[in-house]
Amino acid sequence: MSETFEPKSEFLRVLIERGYVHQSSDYAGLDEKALAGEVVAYVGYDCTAPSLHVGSLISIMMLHWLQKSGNKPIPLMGGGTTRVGDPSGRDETRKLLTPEQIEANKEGIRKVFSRFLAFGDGRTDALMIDNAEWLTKLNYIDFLRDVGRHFSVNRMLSMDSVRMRLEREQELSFIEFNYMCLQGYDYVELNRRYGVNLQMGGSDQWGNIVTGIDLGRRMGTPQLYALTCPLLTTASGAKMGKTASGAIWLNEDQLSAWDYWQFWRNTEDADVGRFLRLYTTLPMDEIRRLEALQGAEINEAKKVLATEATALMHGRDKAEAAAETARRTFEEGQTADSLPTIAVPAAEFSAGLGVLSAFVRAGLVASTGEARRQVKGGGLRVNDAVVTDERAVIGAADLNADAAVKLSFGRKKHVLLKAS
RNA sequence: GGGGGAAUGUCCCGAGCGGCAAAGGGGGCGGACUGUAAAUCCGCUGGCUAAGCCUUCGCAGGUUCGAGUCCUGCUUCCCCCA
Repeated sequence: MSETFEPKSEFLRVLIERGYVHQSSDYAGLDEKALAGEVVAYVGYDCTAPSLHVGSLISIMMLHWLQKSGNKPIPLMGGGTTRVGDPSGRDETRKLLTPEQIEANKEGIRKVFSRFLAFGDGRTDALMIDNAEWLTKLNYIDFLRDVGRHFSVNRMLSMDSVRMRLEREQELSFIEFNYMCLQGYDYVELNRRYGVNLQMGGSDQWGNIVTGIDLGRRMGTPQLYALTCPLLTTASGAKMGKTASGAIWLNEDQLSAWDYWQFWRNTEDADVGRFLRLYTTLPMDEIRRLEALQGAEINEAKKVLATEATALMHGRDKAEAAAETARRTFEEGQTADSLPTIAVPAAEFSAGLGVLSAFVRAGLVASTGEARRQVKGGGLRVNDAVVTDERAVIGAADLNADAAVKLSFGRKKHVLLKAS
């Protein structure tokens, strides 16, 4: 669909070329607006966690490119909608968050955007809006009279998300049925208040976005547009950003720059090109060169990906530092003093610290039981020597010149215990 | 309103004659092989002061030497009839 379309605007050209585009309601119309620098676009974010994770990153990048090409981006905080709770995940009798929790989450989330967008009062400066601004004031009767009458249930029933549920005879709660009305209303309200004329989001949001456009037409807004991005999975089919050790959070207090760098460094071969396009701002010819690398050489491309992606999120300094720590740790096998470090009183070393509890202390394993099992599987190392005896003791003799011991869990996770 | 079913190891799915730390998957983690990749193979996947002890099968009681399993009440969810 988008392949046949030749965009004139920088905005659409970049987005299509880099793989952000899944579907649009009107490529040509949107292209005109973007060419004139008249696009004001928003993406909505729920405030269900204290930080966004990499799953949201693709849409943040879309806002970034939008602004770069001379248009205005608006990240919308779902302060109002989160109070209702998006039931999309279903079955998970989602407990409702308190307004205080939502407020705290919102603070955490908004920090991220300043790294990708320039805020201010200028024409293309980004605005941070919260839909609580209008949603919490809604009155049910008024809402039904002013907005509800424009929704066609016939049409809503024909939407994919709804129809699938009905055909499979799965539960579809009234509140869920209404969620798209609220989101549609957001779009109209954003248009009236801030001149928003484009909503972007994941392809699963298509129905909700189009509902908003439709509502706008009935309520007399100018023409609104939709643009969705593909829902990302890794080449082996895993959901983007969810790992066992938890989600890949964007905020540094949830996930360190080092771990963030490692996440990108461990990208599967097949994903490297795609990720370079989506998650870095490197020029396209550089990306084409990097993704053409074969075999082990593709590791070079992965390092670039990791450093560039981390630099966008946490700053170039921290990205370079992580790259350097990784180089020393993995390529030279030395102990880089910039590895995560935990302080332990010197007295404990002289008294002798049990290996099992040392690994628990370092946060590498969850319990001594797990440490015990890992010893059996040969997964623990102290100063690069495999631990074979679970009763071994770490003493002052194991400290290096810097008064630290290196504990390793598997090939990739290392922590320094430093005497203090 | 009436009738019938379901809830299991805090990641998910899911078996479980009254002796159970509880089958089997998936996912995850570790090992081997590699390139900090993928694929493949192997191991692990309640806690602890560890030949023992403690805590787990929706919640609260009860029967029993002994309860995930039987009984009673409650909660939540699903299905059918009205």
